[in-house]
Amino acid sequence: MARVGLTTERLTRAGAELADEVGFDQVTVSALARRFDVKVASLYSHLKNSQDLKTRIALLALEELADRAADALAGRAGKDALAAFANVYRDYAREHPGRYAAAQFRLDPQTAAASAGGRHAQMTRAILRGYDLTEPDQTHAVRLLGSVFHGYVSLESAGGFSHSAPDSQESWSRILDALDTLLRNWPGP
Amino acid sequence: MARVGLTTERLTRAGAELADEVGFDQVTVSALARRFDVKVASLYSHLKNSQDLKTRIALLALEELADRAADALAGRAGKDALAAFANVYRDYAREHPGRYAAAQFRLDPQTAAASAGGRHAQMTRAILRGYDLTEPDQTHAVRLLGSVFHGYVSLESAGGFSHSAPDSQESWSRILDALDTLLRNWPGP
DNA sequence: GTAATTTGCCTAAAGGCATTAGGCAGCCGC
DNA sequence: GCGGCTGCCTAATGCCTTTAGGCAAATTAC
Repeated sequence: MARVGLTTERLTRAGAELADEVGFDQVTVSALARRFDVKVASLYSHLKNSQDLKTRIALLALEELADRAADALAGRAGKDALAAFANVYRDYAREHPGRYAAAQFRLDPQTAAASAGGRHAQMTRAILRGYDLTEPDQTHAVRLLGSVFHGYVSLESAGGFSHSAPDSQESWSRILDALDTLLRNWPGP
Repeated sequence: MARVGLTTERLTRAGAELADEVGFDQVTVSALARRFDVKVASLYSHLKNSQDLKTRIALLALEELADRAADALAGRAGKDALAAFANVYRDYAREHPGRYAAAQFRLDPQTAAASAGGRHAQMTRAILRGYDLTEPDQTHAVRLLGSVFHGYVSLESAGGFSHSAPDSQESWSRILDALDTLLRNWPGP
């Protein structure tokens, strides 16, 4: 019985690819075993269970996303940073729909705390350094930005903005303009 | 063999309740059969298959949501309308998390076109009548509002804003203020 | 009021995914 | 080259989906 060289690492990466190909919720231990041409039970030496697999894919996606965002943010500030950051999310979701869906996977608090989720929040806050916001407005703005980015990307990927004018790209640009304006003129209480 | 009186209607409604109790993706033909104390196969006279069930729950949720929104909008304009509309989404998602998740279920284009989805878009546009926007800015704004509402509600229900100050309710109010400000000062190209 | 028909729920069966237990063979250190 | 660890296997169970075919209850027809 030839040994294929399964590892948790390789399984996670393959799982992420699988997610991009067939959708995150179609990612299954069985499908993954098929992809390695190996019996299903063999995976259970490397994965606790199906949820473990999904969690690992989610963590991978969060890391990748955070890395890309950190890259994009380097050397930028203000609207430039805002747009770069936003585009990272949108582009990632378009390139890797399955991974993006994975990044939304509900993690238990323990795992979430140890994930790259914190980096995302930190980076969003960093963007706001280019604007003149103090607490608690900064937190409100962080939540707004998170909502817009996630909301837009998820509606877009659900096909919400296709087949209707104007172009989604156009709306995206104008929405980033609008957010920039809003952050520069954040209304007081 | 006593007849229980299954109908597609009743199954759909029970499915929606089940979704709220255990989560939309835990809604299963088997669980529904259990709830009616009936054998699984019996449901297949009333439902084409599992996806059919989920689609029906999704359509139900979209209708309910549109009805509530229409109610909330009646007699309101401007920021008042904006806030009322937004609160409908947020409250619905909190009251009926399973149904709200169902409303996000990906429908095939045919079904989507026949759904209450169009009413939602129309109502969002109606809100913007209280602001001074013309095409294509109106469409950009519709997309922004959809993104914020959906994004915020979905992040909030994923637990994103709990366990951290300030209160989510506070952020929500301030974000609605900010959107109102933005719509009244929408930046030109 | 009963016969005929429709139809609702059933039993049976096959196929898929998740998960666990226990076995054998390949690779490692010696 | 021998013993042990570890990786992948077979086997088995349980739950979910879906289809085919049957019987009895409700409905209609007389």
